[in-house]
Amino acid sequence: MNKPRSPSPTRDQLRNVLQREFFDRDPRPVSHDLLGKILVRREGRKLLAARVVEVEAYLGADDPAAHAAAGRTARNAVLFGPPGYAYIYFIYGNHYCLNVSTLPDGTAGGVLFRAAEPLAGIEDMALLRDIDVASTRDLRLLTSGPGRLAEAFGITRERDNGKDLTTTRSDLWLADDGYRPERVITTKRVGITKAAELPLRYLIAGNPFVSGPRVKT
DNA sequence: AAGCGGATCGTCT
DNA sequence: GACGATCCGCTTG
Repeated sequence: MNKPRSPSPTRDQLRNVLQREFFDRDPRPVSHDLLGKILVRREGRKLLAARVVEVEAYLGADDPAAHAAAGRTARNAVLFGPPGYAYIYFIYGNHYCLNVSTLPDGTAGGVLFRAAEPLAGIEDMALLRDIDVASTRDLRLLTSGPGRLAEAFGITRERDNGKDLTTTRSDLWLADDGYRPERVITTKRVGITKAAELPLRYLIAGNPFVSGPRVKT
């Protein structure tokens, strides 16, 4: 089940990167507008691509759940830097998670990528995830969930933290192929204990690649 | 279908 | 020394 359902982007569209100004805003509108955009990874000559269907906004000092809440440290420095850069953290001894910095240099904020719909390079994602995609036939196992998404794109802190996501000169960026989701929903964020009630999780209504329990539509 | 616990380690107290 | 922006497998219903 779950073959790609949204439009297939052209190679040119995969290179139509989101500019830095896109990220130079509050993480909440950035989160909303990131839904439907495409995460692209260059692996040698190939491109991996997946449409973003679920994200979470993390604010600054006034958001107890944010890594930036306790101030700047060596780990979270990217969140305090200029917008449009990759912040990668390692969690639970097992998983990497991808964020993009928002707001201008000196002001912390970011967006966590939680799930995406595979569009291109699916076989390579399955290899990176160590999954036999032919036998499972469920593409959600590739990129539904922040740890899975990072693994499917070969994302690690060592390789990608601090990388500029607004240029194809990087091997990781965000592209706009003109697709716009029909309906966006906000819910509580997942997997946190502090400020757990804030509606800062954004998802595309009805999209099967959204992680976690099904949301009413 | 939903709930539980183990794995595993970087980061900060 | 404790904990976490998670995933997976196992158990129960």
